[in-house]
Amino acid sequence: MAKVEFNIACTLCDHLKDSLFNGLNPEDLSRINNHKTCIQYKKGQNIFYEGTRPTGLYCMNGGKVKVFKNNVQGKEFIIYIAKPGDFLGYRALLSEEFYQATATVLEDAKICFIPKESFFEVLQKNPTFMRRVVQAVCHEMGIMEEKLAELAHKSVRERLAANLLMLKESYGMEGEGSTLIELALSREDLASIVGTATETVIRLLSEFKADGLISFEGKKIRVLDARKLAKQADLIIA
Amino acid sequence: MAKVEFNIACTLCDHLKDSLFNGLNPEDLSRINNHKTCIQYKKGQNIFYEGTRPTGLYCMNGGKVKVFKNNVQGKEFIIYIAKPGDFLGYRALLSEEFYQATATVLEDAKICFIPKESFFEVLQKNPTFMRRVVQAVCHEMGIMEEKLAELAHKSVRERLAANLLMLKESYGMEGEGSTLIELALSREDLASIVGTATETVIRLLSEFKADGLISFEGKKIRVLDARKLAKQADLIIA
DNA sequence: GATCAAACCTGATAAAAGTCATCTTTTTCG
DNA sequence: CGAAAAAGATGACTTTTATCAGGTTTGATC
Repeated sequence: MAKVEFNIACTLCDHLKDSLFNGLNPEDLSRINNHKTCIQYKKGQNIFYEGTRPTGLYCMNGGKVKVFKNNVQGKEFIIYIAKPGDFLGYRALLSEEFYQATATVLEDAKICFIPKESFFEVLQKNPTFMRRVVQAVCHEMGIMEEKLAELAHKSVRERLAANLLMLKESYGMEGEGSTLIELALSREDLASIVGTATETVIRLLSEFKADGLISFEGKKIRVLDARKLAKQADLIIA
Repeated sequence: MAKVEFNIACTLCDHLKDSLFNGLNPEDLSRINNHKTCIQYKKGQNIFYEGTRPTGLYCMNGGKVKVFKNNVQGKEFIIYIAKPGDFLGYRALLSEEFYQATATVLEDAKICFIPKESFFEVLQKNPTFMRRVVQAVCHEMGIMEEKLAELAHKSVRERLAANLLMLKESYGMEGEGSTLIELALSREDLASIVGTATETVIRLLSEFKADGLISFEGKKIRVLDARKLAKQADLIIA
């Protein structure tokens, strides 16, 4: 598949406001802008592979990307799903290690690549930006600690409910008394997020649907009763 | 319990070489040194609590500390165990959030407290140090990603074996053909590391012992056959 | 629009691991 | 030292969840 380039100035990017580049001084932003390469990816294409060396930073301009690890038996675990405004692959870049995960496009995506050198240059000469990156990374780490504890002690049912609520927060489109999760996930991907078998997800989703907690809209899930879902996730005691 | 203070110059600290402060210029190190307070803690004492606001950074000079989260039912999940040279509580400090975990002394500890202001001052005016901190944080994050995937798809047996090997790496004291894990962990704590029930850990440890993979030395575990343990952890296919 | 593949779904079964109850051993502390 | 508490161990039982095997539906492609 040929790489399809596109171009958009960072200053004009719709997602600048959601990004860590927001607030960067014009000079630094233009440095990033002048060195970036923007590429359109189709669903299923890979952005980077586990075990390879990062050469720069990816900044999402459109679409959705899953970042996952494969275990020995080939089962996926999805670490996170990137949406417009998110950085991709910064962990390995900043720790100067190989990628520990693979990134694959879930929904057709537009992604800008910023070479390592340009990114590090801005990082180095701009302590405020560096500080913001550190803050974001550490925040992200807190989320992972939360996930670890959840994975260790919650049942699959609780985890599925909790993850649906999380997806609702990140990708939710508010409707009247309900929220559509704007993310077309296969049952298999959802299982890889929750850390369980596909069949188990299917069964539990049917139950949640039967209980009126969710409904299906094409490939997407609508959260009908977030409160009951939170109860299933054991986030509310009552 | 009264706080017992002690004092040791950072420059003379045995663990400086293992610490992120290693390589700091004399001026910055003395700034840290002049503002720190060093306290001796007894086993069972808490260093900080989940839900409170960090006011500085802890730097381990002696002993062992567990950092854990409690779930709704009161079950612990141990995120990591800090040893001399390690920083403690930096995540919440750097992300400017509340602590998401509690730190409790496992083995009598000596810990230095560096006030937020002093730490941030050095961080701000020393890009190289900042860079090293970022690198360390991102490396730590990689370990957590690994743990997430492990927790999601490995059996308790595999996880126990993998964690024993990990503990061996971090706290191992090499003997002749075997390694003693220099960390007196209760079965309950080990269960909180692996993310399982205490009884399950007890049963599996007995099995490992019966199979000649490990032996018990007081409260400590000796790894007799790391290779077979790795096989149990599903790290080696053969 | 027929064909093939992928995704989705359902039921049966088995394995893994949690829970509970009880008992023994070790540790702590007055 | 001796009592009480904590930690460790074991067995019986139950629940959860994975796995396997067989279906149907959906969607893409020629």
